[in-house]
Formats: sequence, structure tokens, C-alpha cells
Amino acid sequence: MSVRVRFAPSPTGYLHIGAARSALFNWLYARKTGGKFLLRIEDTDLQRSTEESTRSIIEGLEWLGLDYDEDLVFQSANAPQHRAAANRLLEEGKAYRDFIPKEQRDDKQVKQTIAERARANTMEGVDQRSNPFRELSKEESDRRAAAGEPFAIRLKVPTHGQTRFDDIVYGPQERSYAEIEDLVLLRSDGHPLYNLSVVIDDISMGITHVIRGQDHLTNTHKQVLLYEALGAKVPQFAHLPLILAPNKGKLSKRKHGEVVSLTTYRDRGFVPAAFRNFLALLGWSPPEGKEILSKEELVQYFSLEGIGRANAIFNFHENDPRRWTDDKALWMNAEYIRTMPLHELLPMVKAEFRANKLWREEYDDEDREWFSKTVDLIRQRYFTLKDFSSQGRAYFSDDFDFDEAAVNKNLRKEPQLRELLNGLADKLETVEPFNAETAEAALRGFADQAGVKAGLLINGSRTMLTGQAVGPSMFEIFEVLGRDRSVQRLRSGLPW
RNA sequence: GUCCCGUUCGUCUAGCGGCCUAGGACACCGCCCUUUCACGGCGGCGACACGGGUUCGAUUCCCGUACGGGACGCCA
Repeated sequence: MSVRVRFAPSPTGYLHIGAARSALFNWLYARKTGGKFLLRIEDTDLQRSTEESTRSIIEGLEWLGLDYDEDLVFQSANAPQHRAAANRLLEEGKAYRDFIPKEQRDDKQVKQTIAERARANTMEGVDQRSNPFRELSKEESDRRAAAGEPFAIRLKVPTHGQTRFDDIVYGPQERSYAEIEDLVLLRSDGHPLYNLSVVIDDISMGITHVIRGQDHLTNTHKQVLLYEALGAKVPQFAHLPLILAPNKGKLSKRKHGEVVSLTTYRDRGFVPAAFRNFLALLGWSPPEGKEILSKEELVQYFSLEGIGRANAIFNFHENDPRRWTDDKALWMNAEYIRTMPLHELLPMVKAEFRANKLWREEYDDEDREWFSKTVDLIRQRYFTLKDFSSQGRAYFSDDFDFDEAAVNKNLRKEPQLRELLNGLADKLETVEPFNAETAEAALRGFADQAGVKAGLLINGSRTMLTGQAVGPSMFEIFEVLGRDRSVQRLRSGLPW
């Protein structure tokens, strides 16, 4: 049977990097096995689901290069089938009506309240099978329902036995029924609940492998119970280790902000292939130990067996703009920027320039070669695409800032530099042709004549022409900026 | 509280009983290259949580302890 996997996010916010990694692993597995990668939006929580989230999830997947097969499925559209399944289980006596009125919960601290109640229950030794309606006669149950009394439908979990499944990552898993509550399938307002919906949809979509976060490990037992009650084939499961914050806690929007959102990486200048590569290495490692892997190589080497079991810490430094996200992610992005085929990088730089009003149509036309050469020259030391429009600004616009420290270091400390640079400008005007070699010869010759070290002029020029103390070879800069701009900037005398 | 999962350099990880004086990558430090900063090259720092077994031999297998994580809803 051919592999069918799915990514099933709930559209209640941006695409979390943990979810993005789940999507990636599912996608890789599908592509590796020649199976199908399906996308299902779990929008059954009408209160929290938004169209905007759905859109951002789809955009995020697209950005990562994860294309899905077949039609997008909206879980909410399947509610009738979910209800029908619950009713069928009710008919078959595998589920029962629970007439206990719905508890009102304060949304604020649900998690804590629930954990506390669970603790109290175990301490008092409350039996999971103690629901008084569990053994209510069919006649009585039907009568009360017919009378209009509200009820939820719960799965009647057997008293004795255990669920078991073999997790591809974590191995054999077993859980006693005694530890599983009679989970609610249908709310008293007729709304189907998560575990039911997931199982019904996975069955109807023909899912063969469920690859998802380890936080679902306990849900899986409940779902196995449902597959069995429904008489359906249980799929294979592969649970993924979690991605944790630097403090080893769960990565969350509330606590960690935008650094956990996939869109942040797009918006802050990540190359999709780099981020995808980084994400793939979080919890999985390729057999050969090679770390820079193209999409094709990832597909080629990927295997569920290569997934580790320990949670990974995603390191970021909240208050450090230079290292705002994981060091390795940043390094990988820089690696991609400086080594990827130039023709693939150029459109990304173009988009970045467009967004910053630095783009000129000539770059696509008569200045195409110049643009390409310049990007190639400066990309060597950039970490993100943002650097092209910030640090790289002076290469494309006359309106750029001078770095104060650079001015102090390379210009201010030598009083006669202003005169020297003017002299250098004069000299450069006579150079023919004007390129890196001739500019170098001219500068060195001029330094000799003036009896100063070439380095003085090189560093001074760099700061005059780019506003910075660091950058590519000065002679390359002369060539790329051209004679006119070089000369003009050398003479533009800022106040030092 | 109960159940489940995990624990190799600061971080991501390799390791599936002897190849391990534990390998790689990022970060950090040094040297070389370079009159800038990077890149690159070379080198350095740096880990098997702890205690018991099993074995001729444990990072690898078993048990326990500690620590960390996850789950426990008429949320998903």
C-alpha cells in the first residue's frame, strides 16, 4: 500500500517552527516513499480558527517548498461524518450518552485547573469508569434524549486491557485502559471533538503513517481505541521529539514571541532552503553526517529511523540583535547566501530591495551584469538577506550612513587624509581603463609618491565609499562603484 | 498526583558491546591567509547524569536514583 501522510495544523495562529518541522518530516517521508503528502486544516474550534492563520500556514509551507498533494481538507466540513460515526458507536453500544451538564471553564487557566483536578482525582483514586451514565439502559438513555435533555457522547472504554502500538521512533507503547478516561466524542451541542475528528478524517483520507509531535503520544492511545471501536485499520505512528526553548520549556508564542514563528524567518531574511535544512537537522541526522543538504538530498537521505528521541533545544538570544535566533540557523543561512547559485539568490535580493525602495529596473536590464557582480562581491560576509539592504546599501545608493566608529578609526585620526583622498581622487580620474587592477596600481603608486602607507588610503577609501570599516577588497569596491561614484565619494568630504 | 518519554561537548548531533585515547557541525579561542572584515586552511577548548548489575569487555544491554520534558478538557 502506498504511503499517505498528512500535516494537520489548527489555524489558530502563525505556523510554529515545531509544526513546520512536523510538516517537513511528513513531506520528506512522502517524497521519499513516493507517497502522498496531504494537508488538512483542523478548524473545528470555530472560536479560535481564522482564515488569516490558514493563509499563513499555506504560505509558510509554500515558502519552505513543501507542496501538498490532492485537495486541501477543512476538517470542519467533515463534521457530519464525525457526528455520524459517534452515533454509530452509540448505536453499537461502544459509546454512551453522558447527561452530566457541561462544566463551565474559565479559559484563562484551563491547563492548570485541569492538571490540578487530575491530580486530585488520582490522589482520591477516582475510577475512570465511574461515570453514572455509563451503564444506563438504552431505553432510559433514549427516553431522556428524546425528552430533549442535553448530553455528550463518550466512548465506552473497556474495563480491562490495554492499548498498544509500535511507534517507529519510540518503540513499543502500552497503556492500560484504566488510565484512559471515557473520552467525549461529541459535545452536548453536537460538536465533534478532536480525537474523534482526527481519527475519522485520517481514516477517510487513507492515512497510513501519522507523523506528529511527541506531545500527542498519550492521545495516540485514545485514538487507537477509536480505530478499534470503529473497526478500522490502525495506521503506523512516528512521534517526533519536541523542540524546546533555551530554558528547556515548551516553545510558546506568549513567552518567546516571534522567534518561534516561521514567518519571522521569512521576514527577517532567511533563505528558505537554509531554514528548511536547519529544521531538518533538529531531531534528525543524515547517515553520512553531511549537514548542508539540498531538498533533493534531504529526500534522498531521509528516514524515520534516523529520527532521535531526545528533545532539542532551540537556542536564541532574545536581547542580542546579531544572534536573535539559533547560531547554527544563522550560520547555515550565511552559508547558503554565500554558496548558493547566484541566479537563485538574485531574485531574493531583488525582493529585499523592492521592499526597501532600493530596487531599480535597470538591474534587470542593462545593469543586470553589474548587479549580479556586486551582489556576488558583497554576499560573502552577509548572514541574512536583510544585510543586502542595510550593510550593502552604499553599493546601490548614494544615500547611506557613515558608521561613527569607522569614521573615527579610518578617517579622523589622520589629519592630512582629506587632502590625500582628494589627491587620490584626482589620480583615479586619469586611470584608463578603470578596474580593480588599475585602481590598485593607481592607489599604490599614489601612496608611494605621497610617502604614506597604502593601508591608510585603503582603509580611508573604504570608509569614504561605503561608510564602513569592513567590506570586500577595496579595489573591487572601486571597480564595482565605478570611477564617477568613487571619485565623487572620495571628495565628498564629511566633517572629520 | 498518575501515566508516558528522554538524558553523549554550551547547542545540534554520530555512536546501535570491542573500530572510542567518544567522531562531526555551530559557537568560542589561537595561528596562517589578508594593511579591513569575512571566507578558507590548520590547531585548541569541550561531553557519555549518577549508582548498581550482565559481560572477558560497556557510551552502547538490564535495574534503580536524580534531573528534564510531555500528557491527563464537552481545546486542538
